[in-house]
Amino acid sequence: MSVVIWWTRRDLRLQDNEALQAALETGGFLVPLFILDPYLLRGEALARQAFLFGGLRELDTELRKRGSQLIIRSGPPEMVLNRLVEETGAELIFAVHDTGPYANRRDERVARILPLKLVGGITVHPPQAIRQPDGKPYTVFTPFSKAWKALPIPPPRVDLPERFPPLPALTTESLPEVNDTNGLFIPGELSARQRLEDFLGNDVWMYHEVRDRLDLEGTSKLSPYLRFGMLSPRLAATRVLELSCQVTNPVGQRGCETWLNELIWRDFYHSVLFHFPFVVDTAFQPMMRAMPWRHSEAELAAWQFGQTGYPVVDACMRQLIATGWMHNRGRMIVASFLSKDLLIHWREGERWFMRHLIDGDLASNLGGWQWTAGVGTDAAPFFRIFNPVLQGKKFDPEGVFIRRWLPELETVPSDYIHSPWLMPQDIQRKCGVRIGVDYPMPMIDHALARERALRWFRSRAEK
DNA sequence: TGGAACTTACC
DNA sequence: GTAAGTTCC
Repeated sequence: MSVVIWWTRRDLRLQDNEALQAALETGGFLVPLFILDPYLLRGEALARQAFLFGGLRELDTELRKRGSQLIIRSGPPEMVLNRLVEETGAELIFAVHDTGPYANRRDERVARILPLKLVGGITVHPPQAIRQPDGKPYTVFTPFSKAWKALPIPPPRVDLPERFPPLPALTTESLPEVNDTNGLFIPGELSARQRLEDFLGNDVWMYHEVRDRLDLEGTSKLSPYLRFGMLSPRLAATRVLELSCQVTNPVGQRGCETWLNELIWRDFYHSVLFHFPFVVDTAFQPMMRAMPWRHSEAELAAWQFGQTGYPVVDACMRQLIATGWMHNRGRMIVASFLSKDLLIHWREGERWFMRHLIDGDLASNLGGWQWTAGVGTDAAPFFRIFNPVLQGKKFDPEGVFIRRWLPELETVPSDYIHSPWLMPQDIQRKCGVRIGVDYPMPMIDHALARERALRWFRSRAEK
């Protein structure tokens, strides 16, 4: 009987998994493999690593229930695979096609020496499948999404054999111990599908209305699962499309459409990364590559640790450090503050996000940061500058979210919660919060910062 | 997926 | 005086 390897990377699930399906269809011995790649684990993204390792444990459990097991090996992938092929005599290696430049170089190296078969993709539609009529990839979201919607989505494969083919006797390594910092996300395919069903059963109905609210639980919180493929994006898209066909009320309909759009944004940024891998190193817009971004360790640190003096910015940044997650609206607000108010290079923010986010995904993170900084695809005009006070008032009207993450502002009246520096002395005394002592003064005047950013970007755009 | 400044409609 | 719409950055 032949042996095949299912090399799982960003597809940590059994259901609707094209690589696993293809491997199973060969009918041979199946070796489910995950490689601890020292290059990918070199960073400090401990929350994300903890989530990954949790997901691997769950995948192993699920495989064992079916008479198989996840084999863990560490080392450079081509060496690990080469050795495993020698050990097992495997004839084929199946893996899901990735979009990042490192992943693609790695897979090319492997394919040169071993029979690697890449199938499917980590998006709903693979980036190769969506192109303009002239064959060029899209660089603007709206036409991309039109082309995306015109493509039929192959039905998800949720049929799984109860027993998997037997596994040859192999050694496996144990996973490194990483402190799991929080229980916000329970790793694994089962939690992912549970969360999807919960979301589609409740919150998606109000998604369009509530998703921007920082103080409410209106978002799907599925991003960490999509990041590691614990949830099949194709399954998610199919389910929400089915649902939107059944929904009759316009609000629910709108919610489904808006959430589907978020899945399309994810596909879009993966497509951008796949077709323009240089966005890892530099701005998509050539004109924006030589910007004289400001350098300030102190200002960067104030932003990183939530000490800017703008409550909505600080609350978001502290939520990120404490939980490894940040609301999407918050990501835009803090990204605008770093790149527009402080004029600090978007890359600093992009790195900080990658270091802390459980859902940290290269494609989406680069896309989001370059969009906010106004240097990416999708002509994001440089004058789009978020006002942290207005954004706070609009999306956290009573300051509930702010008080949750900034306990030092707990007693500040709602009238001043978004701009506490305006609190008169007698009110500061009354609520026991001294601005400039218990909570910082704003590190910069937003109105002045806005004017500075407009001048700065305008002069660049004219050149 | 912004918002400031300005105009207009209406009370 | 203010909500709603428009223009410009």
